[in-house]
Amino acid sequence: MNKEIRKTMPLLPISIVMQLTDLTARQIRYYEEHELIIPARTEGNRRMFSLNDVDDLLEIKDLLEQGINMAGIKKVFEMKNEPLVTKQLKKEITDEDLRRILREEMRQAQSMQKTSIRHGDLSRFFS
DNA sequence: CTTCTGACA
DNA sequence: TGTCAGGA
Repeated sequence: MNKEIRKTMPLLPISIVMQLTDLTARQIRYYEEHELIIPARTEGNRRMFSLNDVDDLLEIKDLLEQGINMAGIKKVFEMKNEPLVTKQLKKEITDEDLRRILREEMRQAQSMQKTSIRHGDLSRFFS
């Protein structure tokens, strides 16, 4: 599909993506380190983002505003791919099931954030 | 001038 | 996360 190649075609420099997503360059680069996005590079090592990268970032931004951390976001992104493949192979999973699974993952992501915070507090006593 | 990586007074 | 350095 030419449709896909367009969405994945690297065109945008980080400055544009910053305006489109309201994220700082620091954040965008940070998410790339965590492989939440994988922008292409120019000969000069400049990042070139595709339209898909942009809405992945918008989704990350959404999740972040909901208080979910990297670990949680990674899980949500995994869910975004695996179930799709699984669904094509086993045509038994219904949309409702997917929604249920997604909700469950969201719940776990939320709790993970809390434990992370607790861990951070406890680590102070060991420093 | 814009972006990149690494580092942290 | 912000921000600065030093280089491309």
